[in-house]
Amino acid sequence: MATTLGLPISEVAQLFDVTTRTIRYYEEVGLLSPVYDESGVRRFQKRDLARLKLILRGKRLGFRLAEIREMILLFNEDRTGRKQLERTITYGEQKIQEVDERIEELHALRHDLMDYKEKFQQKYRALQGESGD
Amino acid sequence: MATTLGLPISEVAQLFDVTTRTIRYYEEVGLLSPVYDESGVRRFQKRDLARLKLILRGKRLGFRLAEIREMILLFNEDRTGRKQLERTITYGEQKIQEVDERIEELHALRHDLMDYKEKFQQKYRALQGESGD
DNA sequence: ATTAGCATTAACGTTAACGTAAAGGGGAAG
DNA sequence: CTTCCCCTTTACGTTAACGTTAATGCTAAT
Repeated sequence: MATTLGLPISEVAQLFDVTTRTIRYYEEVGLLSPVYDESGVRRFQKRDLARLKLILRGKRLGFRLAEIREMILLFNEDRTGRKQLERTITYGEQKIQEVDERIEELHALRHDLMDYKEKFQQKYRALQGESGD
Repeated sequence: MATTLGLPISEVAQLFDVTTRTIRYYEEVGLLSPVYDESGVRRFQKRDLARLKLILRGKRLGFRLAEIREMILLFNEDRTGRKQLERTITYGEQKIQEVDERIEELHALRHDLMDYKEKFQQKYRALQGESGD
């Protein structure tokens, strides 16, 4: 059984609905590191795809690439030594907490929007009562 | 009782921990519209401050100014006519749903991070068992 | 052999969201 | 009057995240 070489860039682009330029850029800044076949063509394997998925999720959430890289590299580097490991985990927990705070802020924003909407609906009901009666 | 003129830009900047340039820029792109006193100085009143607060919340959440403007203008324009009002409310509900989706994606990201962390902790425990025993 | 299609790198262009002078007005203090 | 400080507008500079040629290469089909 031949181990699959991985998808070429165009198929990955189609799969995730991004341009090839975007994918190359992510590699350029060290977010992706696909293997190259003997004729110099990028081959994306499962772990590359999983990582890209995470990157795009982060992007949709408005994280900058630098922040996303932090998250990815965090648990991926070959850190050695107990202190390093402990620090990594602590830092990771902090990142997770930041995500939690972000979730709370989103709830606050949701609340604001609901408020605006309610007030707006009152104006609407006023109009309804005025001539719809 | 003299109605307060509103805060000058420097105090607003201090209050929200942003630069005056940022505030002026928000005005430049139509997100803020403070009044000007007789000597041409911007005066920010309560509604301006509330709006700025919402803008900055949106920014922290990674929304672009264009998206934030959409949200703000949504329920603030003087729309008239039932159809317009209905459309505004429908659109607002859609925005709220987008926020909900975003919350879900954040939960997914949180899950991913937790996964990475768990796997990392296993490596850590392996090291502990190796020499800490 | 040439065309077609997808790949590569290199490099310049673009937009958003400000940063950073530069040049000047208004008023309070010395 | 001059200095100081905060305000103003105008305008050029900067960074991130790509978009967009341009020039070239490999491989399969005509």
